[in-house]
Amino acid sequence: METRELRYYVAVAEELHFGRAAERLGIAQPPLSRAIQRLERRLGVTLLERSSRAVSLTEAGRVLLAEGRAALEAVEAADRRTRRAGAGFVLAAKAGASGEFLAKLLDAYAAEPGAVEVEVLLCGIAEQERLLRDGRADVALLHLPFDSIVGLDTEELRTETQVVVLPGGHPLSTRPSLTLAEVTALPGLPMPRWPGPGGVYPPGPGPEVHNHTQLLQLISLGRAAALLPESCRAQLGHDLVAVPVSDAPTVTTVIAWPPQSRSRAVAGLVRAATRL
Amino acid sequence: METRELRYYVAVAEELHFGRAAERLGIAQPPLSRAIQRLERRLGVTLLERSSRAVSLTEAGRVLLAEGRAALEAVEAADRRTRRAGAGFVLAAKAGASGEFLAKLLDAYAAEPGAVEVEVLLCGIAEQERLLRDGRADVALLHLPFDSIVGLDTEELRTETQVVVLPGGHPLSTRPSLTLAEVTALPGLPMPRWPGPGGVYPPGPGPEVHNHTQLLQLISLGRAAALLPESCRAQLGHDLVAVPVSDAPTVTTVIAWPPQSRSRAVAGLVRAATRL
DNA sequence: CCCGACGATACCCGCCGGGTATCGCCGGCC
DNA sequence: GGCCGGCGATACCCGGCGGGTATCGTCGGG
Repeated sequence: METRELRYYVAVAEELHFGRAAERLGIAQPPLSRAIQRLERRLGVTLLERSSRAVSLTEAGRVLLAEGRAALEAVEAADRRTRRAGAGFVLAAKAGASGEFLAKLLDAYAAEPGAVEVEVLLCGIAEQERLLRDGRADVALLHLPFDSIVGLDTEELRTETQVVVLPGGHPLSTRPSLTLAEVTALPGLPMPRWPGPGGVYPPGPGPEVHNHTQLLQLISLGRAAALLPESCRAQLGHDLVAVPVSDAPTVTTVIAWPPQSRSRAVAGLVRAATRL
Repeated sequence: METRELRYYVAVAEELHFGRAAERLGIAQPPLSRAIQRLERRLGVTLLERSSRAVSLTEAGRVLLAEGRAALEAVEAADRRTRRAGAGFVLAAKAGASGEFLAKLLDAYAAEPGAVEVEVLLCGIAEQERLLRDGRADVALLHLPFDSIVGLDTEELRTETQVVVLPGGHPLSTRPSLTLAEVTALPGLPMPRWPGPGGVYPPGPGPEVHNHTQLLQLISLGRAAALLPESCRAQLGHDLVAVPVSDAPTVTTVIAWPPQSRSRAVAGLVRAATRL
């Protein structure tokens, strides 16, 4: 199976329409039809059910869509990582999270013998897994239990407690400590929803957020409150207050990388990180 | 990057010899040289250092070898899993391990509504990870802490203590219990060596084994002793004795599957397994 | 009942993957 | 030191496959 065939199939399976898929791929429709037919013939299974009005996936088609996407990501990762081989590597971190910690980590690594250039890729929440899988990043800082580490090698770096961030004048903002029960039931201050694995938002009340700036601004505006690791205190303006939450689960920062890419450079960064 | 190019490159990078690589690929040498040149040109990096006597990998070449192997495995997995879509799935288990447990699991799954055919692939030790990665298996029974679960989704099934298996007449075979210290220092009965992740054997004394039959026979012959999960008792002949080891680490059986293949069938098996 | 949307088919062209023959380079051996 | 042999690169040729345009066959809907 060639990657071109996979790309073609994934396009058709996503669009469920040969014409649109061909347009997306920048080719005409007939060669696309032929390519899919040949793919089906070679695999010995039917992938798509075509009526003259609609296209739908068979069971085999669903399997190939999932597996094919993963395979294409692996190929893209090989491509990107090879292109930048030797020219340093890319570290993905959530914009706004672990700011100080990240600075210390980069300093520590820079002091290592043989350190190469590190490009820091600040991304939204829940994007890191995909960045690592498709090769746009080589190593990432993740936070348990929020991020999924399935499919990655990891090393734990530090664990911290959580605080609730409230607008300055809020009645509870002067309390020395709160409980989860008090925090989740705040009248008029819903907890925002973060994207889960795959980038989909869970249903429920509360605004959808995808980065920290956005979140902090919503809190300033008095439209949300949020549970965050205590290290976020360093970034809070004077109009926000952090109150410890005694029974909130702890957050663990981990450094993660794809298991097959044991490059010298990434190993050095991991070593520097675990020594912090 | 097309998979054919990746296959070609991996062959050359492994052989470090264009002629032999071409032979292995079943093509002539000139087209192979051209393909690698074109790959290097398109990637914009040199992968191989050629002198007229030897071929060696550059840093980029090492990266592409590792990433390319992973990508090829993902493509092969997509191929195999698509071909057998709908026709059941494959469960990989170590030959000789978890015998009874496996039988119960298969029975429980067969009773599920919508159960499909399960092919059981009995393999050697440390082969399962690769079987899952390249698509020859869809789901596997692994044993912590021996097997690596990096890159897999898992669910814990049961935890058991370990026993030491000794030849029948051995002086220690009548003891009610032993300690790790006593077991590792058995005179004349070395612990065998198992392949670690990647199928390589750690250095040291003791015979190399890669399946349970072989191991049990070695013990019968009085040439080895082994630490095994207590459930192995069911398979011991009368010439072998199992003695509990009080301070040995416990073994956890887990069911594992590649994260992207959340097929209905595998989900059913996992559900049946966790209910056991 | 006809139209229009959509996938399949027919047919053509140019490039690329593969083959054979040969070159150029270099290390080793007589 | 010159010849040989091993090895990758180059030159050149062919066939098939990827891609394009034109058109057909089949439905569902107005």
